[in-house]
Amino acid sequence: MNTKDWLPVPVRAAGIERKLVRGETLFHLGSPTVGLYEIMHGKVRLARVDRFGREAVLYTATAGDTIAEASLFSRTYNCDAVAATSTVVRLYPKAVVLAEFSRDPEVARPFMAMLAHQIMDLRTRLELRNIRSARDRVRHYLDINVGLDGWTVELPGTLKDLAAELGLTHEVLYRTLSEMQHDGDIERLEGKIRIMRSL
Amino acid sequence: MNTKDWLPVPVRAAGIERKLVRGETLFHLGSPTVGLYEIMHGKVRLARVDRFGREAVLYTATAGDTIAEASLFSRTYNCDAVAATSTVVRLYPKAVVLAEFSRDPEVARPFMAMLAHQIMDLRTRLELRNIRSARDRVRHYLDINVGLDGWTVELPGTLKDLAAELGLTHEVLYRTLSEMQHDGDIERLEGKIRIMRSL
DNA sequence: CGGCGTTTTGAGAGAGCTCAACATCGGTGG
DNA sequence: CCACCGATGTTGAGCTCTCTCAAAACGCCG
Repeated sequence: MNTKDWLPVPVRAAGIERKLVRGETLFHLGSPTVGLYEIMHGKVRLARVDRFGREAVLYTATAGDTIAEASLFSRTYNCDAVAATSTVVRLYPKAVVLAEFSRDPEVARPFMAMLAHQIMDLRTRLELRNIRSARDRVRHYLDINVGLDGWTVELPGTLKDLAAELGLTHEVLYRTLSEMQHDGDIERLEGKIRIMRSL
Repeated sequence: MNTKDWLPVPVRAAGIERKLVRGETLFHLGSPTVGLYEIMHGKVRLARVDRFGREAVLYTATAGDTIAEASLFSRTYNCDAVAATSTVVRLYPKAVVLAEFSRDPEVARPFMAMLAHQIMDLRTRLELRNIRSARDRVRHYLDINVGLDGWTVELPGTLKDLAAELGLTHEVLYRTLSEMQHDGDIERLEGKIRIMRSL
């Protein structure tokens, strides 16, 4: 998922960094596409403004995300992008990227692979959200993310972050983990969870 | 999103149809990748089986979906695919697809565009699920899907389907729509909803 | 030491879920 | 033509679970 996995060196070199203050607009719906962006730091809200001026958020991109991949194939952006906090982005001009794809079809592959993996990942997350029960969500998450040993799950960030990822409030997640530990389903370690039995 | 938008004729012609009965396996985790599939009819569950034999569903693909796009770039499949009902799929062999991409870089573009659009769509759906309130979810959905006139929303299928899409039970959706109509927020027509005011 | 964010536990309320009954519509077969 | 059936649509009542608000312990860093 890291940019260097799919970005060829010439494109990477052509990246243009830009700083945004909170509330600053990166691009507007309807404005001509310049290229795709990678979020280096901060948060960018992708949203569409309805006829009453309220904005409907489509996605909130955070560090590491790329946004506007589809801009490569479209004349205009189809939503607004606004910095939610002070943010640094990196622009990869579409002309450069597309030229590189044409020059050497092989460089398009890692890009396609990256897109395909994102799709898998997003579908999986969406499936998770179909699960109502907090406990079952946690179970599902653990099942999907067990390490190679089949018993331990590395926690990427804080439990609060995990709660957001799971679509739960952090309080509920804490409680659920406590209960599961109490029931002997899991064991909690430093930044890890060990699955103890069939859940 | 339709296959003919991104599939070049030679690849399309190379598609191989296959019928699956309920419970039949399309591919297994770890088995060598043959290519990607398009669901013509029916349902296919993508799942991973944990060490206790329970399956954790990653995604349920229905007619029109493509699955295993990432197989193009991977030696083995990374989940199981099992027909959830009697199903017809169409296999596009990876060798054919990749050869076509190499032969003419331009044919890869529609494919990339399709992937990028799917990502946008999935991110948007995921964002919707972050909204707790049923009413706000419906509002968001309507905002995102207003037609060009800015006031009417075409409903793709049944209300039951919509409920699933929104991650609500159908009962709650019915009730919410009733209330919104009662409050004069929306008007319900044949297969359409008209937004009456700022919601 | 003093603040800030995370983690934790408590209590209460509300929203959506579940179960249940019934209406409606389209298709099927006697 | 009508009876039957299944799926969709609709409404009711109760209950569970999660959210919300609150408070406090904890660890980390300046």
